[in-house]
Amino acid sequence: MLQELAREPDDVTAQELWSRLRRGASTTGLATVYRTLALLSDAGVVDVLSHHSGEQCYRLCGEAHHHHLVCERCHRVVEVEECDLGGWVNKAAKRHGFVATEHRVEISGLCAACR
Amino acid sequence: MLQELAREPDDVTAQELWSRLRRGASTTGLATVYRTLALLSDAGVVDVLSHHSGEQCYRLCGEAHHHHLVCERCHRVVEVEECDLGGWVNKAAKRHGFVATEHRVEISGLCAACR
DNA sequence: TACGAGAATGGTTCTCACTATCATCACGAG
DNA sequence: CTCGTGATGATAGTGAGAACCATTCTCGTA
Repeated sequence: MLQELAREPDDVTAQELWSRLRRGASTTGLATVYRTLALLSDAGVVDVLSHHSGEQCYRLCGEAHHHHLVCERCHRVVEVEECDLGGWVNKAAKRHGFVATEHRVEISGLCAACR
Repeated sequence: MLQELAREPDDVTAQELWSRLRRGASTTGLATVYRTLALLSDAGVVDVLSHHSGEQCYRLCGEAHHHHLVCERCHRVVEVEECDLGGWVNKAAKRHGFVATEHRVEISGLCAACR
């Protein structure tokens, strides 16, 4: 399953991943795909993106803190490792009486190929 | 419908909004709620948050560019008007050959009451 | 090797958010 | 008044994801 995930550079839906596995030699059930994805997501090995409303996309990602850059046209996804937003986030949170514990940034735009 | 939306300081699901309307004197259909929410969302009057996986939340928001601060415990939502991330976003995008057209930031944490 | 408890798996069914469809209704022009 | 057009609400349909359960795998013990 991790092999199949690694074969996809961008993000996949659970259903898509499942049918790819079935097209291969695997007999994995859909339930197991969902269970495993949930496990991997808890473990921080895969990221869950919900940009397609109604369906979630999964992506094998580095475990370090990072954000995502998504191409509007071809849906290519790139990790942005450099995040020095901590200061800004904390300040913005503090200004409204919050204590920030997490932040997610999603940048959409056009990739080099689609530009 | 806008009245009912304005009555909710945080975010509501379409289903929740519909049942509130029906509990009142309205005879609005569920389809119309979805239709209207889609319209308002296109017009930029309401924001769509997808932090509850499987269901989308809607919120009456200012039309200016802003981000959201969500309380992990009580789900209170606050708008963050101040966003000077444009520079960082463009730089990060450029570094990966992208042209950024939009960015969304969601900060989760604990609000003053839940802290 | 044989056995058995408990965990993992896969098939199936179920739920429910959301969409499509369609008959009906309101309204405005002629 | 009448026809047409666009909006509305009820209902059925769709599809992602979760719940359930029987079966299979794993592994320690005898």
